[in-house]
Amino acid sequence: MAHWLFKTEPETWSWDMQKKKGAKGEPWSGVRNHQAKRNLMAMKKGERGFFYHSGKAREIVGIVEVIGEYRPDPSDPTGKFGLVVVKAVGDLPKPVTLAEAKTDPVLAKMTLVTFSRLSVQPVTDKEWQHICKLGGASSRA
DNA sequence: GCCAACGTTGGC
DNA sequence: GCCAACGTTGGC
Repeated sequence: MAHWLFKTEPETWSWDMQKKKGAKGEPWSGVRNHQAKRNLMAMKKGERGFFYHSGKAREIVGIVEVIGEYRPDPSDPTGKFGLVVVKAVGDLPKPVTLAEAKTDPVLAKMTLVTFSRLSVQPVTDKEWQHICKLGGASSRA
């Protein structure tokens, strides 16, 4: 099962806001980058991803699950881009920071470090397990 | 607040 | 189809 990472400015869409949506989840809209779009299209229902705060916080704060697969994004006037629906499934009791990832040999090569501008990224199994462990979360699914 | 990296746009 | 100019993102 593939894993992912969703990047967001907490001022725009924060982990708290995502959690308040509960089991209903929220469409991950506004992606306007083709590589990010490809990642969205590859997502399957039930797959999980990290929730990352960019900007001031710069840390992975939680885990989300894909509950709705790729569909057109109504907020895109060109109709080229789409979205998936994600719901919060749990906190990372101990958030993993970008600074930490940079100095960690297992995480130093992850997309978050090497290509920070990509807003929706793949995460390898190895990285997934490692971050879950560092963050004090279960790595299930 | 600055700057590097990247994507997009538009003139030719 | 190329490339310079510009806008945006995001780390520092």
